[in-house]
Amino acid sequence: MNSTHDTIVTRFPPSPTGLLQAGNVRTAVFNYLFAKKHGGKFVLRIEDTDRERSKSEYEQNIIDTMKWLGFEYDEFYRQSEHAPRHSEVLSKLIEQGDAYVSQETPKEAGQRAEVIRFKNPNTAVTFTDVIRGDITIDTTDLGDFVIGRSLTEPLYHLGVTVDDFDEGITHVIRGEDHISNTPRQILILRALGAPIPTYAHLPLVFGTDKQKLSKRRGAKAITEYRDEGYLPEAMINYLALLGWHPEGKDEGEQEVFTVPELLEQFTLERIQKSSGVFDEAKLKWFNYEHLKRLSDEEFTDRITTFMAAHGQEVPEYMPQILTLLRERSQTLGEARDALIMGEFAFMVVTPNPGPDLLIQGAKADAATVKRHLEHIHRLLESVGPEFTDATVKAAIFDYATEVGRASVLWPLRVALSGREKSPDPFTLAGLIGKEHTLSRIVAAAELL
RNA sequence: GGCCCUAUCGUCUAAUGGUUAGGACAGUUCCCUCUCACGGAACAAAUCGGGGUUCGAAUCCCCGUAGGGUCACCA
Repeated sequence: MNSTHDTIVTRFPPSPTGLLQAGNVRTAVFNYLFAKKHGGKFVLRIEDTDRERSKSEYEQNIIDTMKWLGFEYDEFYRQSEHAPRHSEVLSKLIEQGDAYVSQETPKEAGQRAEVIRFKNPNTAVTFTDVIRGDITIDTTDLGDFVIGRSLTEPLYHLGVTVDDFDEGITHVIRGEDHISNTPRQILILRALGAPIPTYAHLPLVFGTDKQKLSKRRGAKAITEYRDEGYLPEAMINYLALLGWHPEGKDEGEQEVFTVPELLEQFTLERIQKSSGVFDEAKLKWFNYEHLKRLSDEEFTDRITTFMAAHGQEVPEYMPQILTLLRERSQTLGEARDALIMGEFAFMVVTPNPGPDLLIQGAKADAATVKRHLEHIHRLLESVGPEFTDATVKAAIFDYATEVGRASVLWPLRVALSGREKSPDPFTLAGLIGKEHTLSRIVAAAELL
């Protein structure tokens, strides 16, 4: 048994300089899963030491995203609030002789004439990456890198390092783009006498252009998916499987996982080494799968909340068309669109189809269609009080088959729905009832 | 360019030296059907190249090649 006595502590440290996108969030997913799987702590740290680029709206976006995903963090830090501690460490490193104040000739506007550089011992640093194995990088060509603009303005490497140490981070799970930063951070950690955490460098998430996902190249904010009606559980599921996969079984292996199931199966060792492309089509499929698994009550709850967030209300007839709606929507946004764009307007609005539409798919002339409509009107009049899709079908299907289904069912369906595309006429009739069904057939016949 | 990482269907992936290289998404076709959607079935589609090691390599080693990352007083 790998019984580590220390509690596992992971962290997700985004900088509030842009909206969170899939790449960032997948890092959060892995950090969250790993920490929670082992009963450890998940720390959210806002890396806002760059005062120029950090914006509070982006910090809010980070918090909103975590909330939507249901990722509760055990600790929350804002790096800028650790400024005194960072200054203290900077001074200490200078005292120790591990850093020094360097006189510079500014090359760009805004650069300081005096910065703090780390005194690079110029050695090869080797660390073990859980995903990739041992990685050795010679730090000589890194030179004495800058760790502070001044005593009170720490830079990235100093900030992460000190904070990881102070917060007791045991596992640093981050993007592959940080591999080259790792030796520098290990050097600082050593100078501090701090323990070296376990590293796991994730493969990157690419866009369809096979380049690292970035806002600049059109990566969508994760909150946009929320606003389009994706489910957080689908997003987590998809992201978890982008670069990770449970041990393979032969046939029909599972792909749809709930968070508890992911927690059960997740291991850092099975994370992929190579980068993956973010595929919205597959995300959508996961969303549909998770949507299907919701009970009618839950679904109703979600769509109601979703629409309310957009200032909309679900129509009162929704319970009657729920099954129809659910099989026709892959996202809550699509369901919402169907509800407000008129696809189900036949429930309450008398349709007004044009004569052309009435015979468009009937493969018959107007006179024939009119005759059929009049005939099924008579057939339906004799259907008893039990007016359902089944009894309606029983009443007219034989006739329709006899004279050609298209010439009967198409016009009937259009008469009831007013639309080129809609559910089948039996379902429609059952939904709106005998009275409306008959009157709409009469109205349609009169148009021909 | 230096350094580092990586390489299985279009995409996400399975396989831990022995399989007709499996699954999923997307695609195509068919069935169900008056339309749309749902559902069902089928088809197509891959081990980057070259050398080794081995009875046997997608798997291990080497060399290429390709892609990516990184080389800030951003994080």
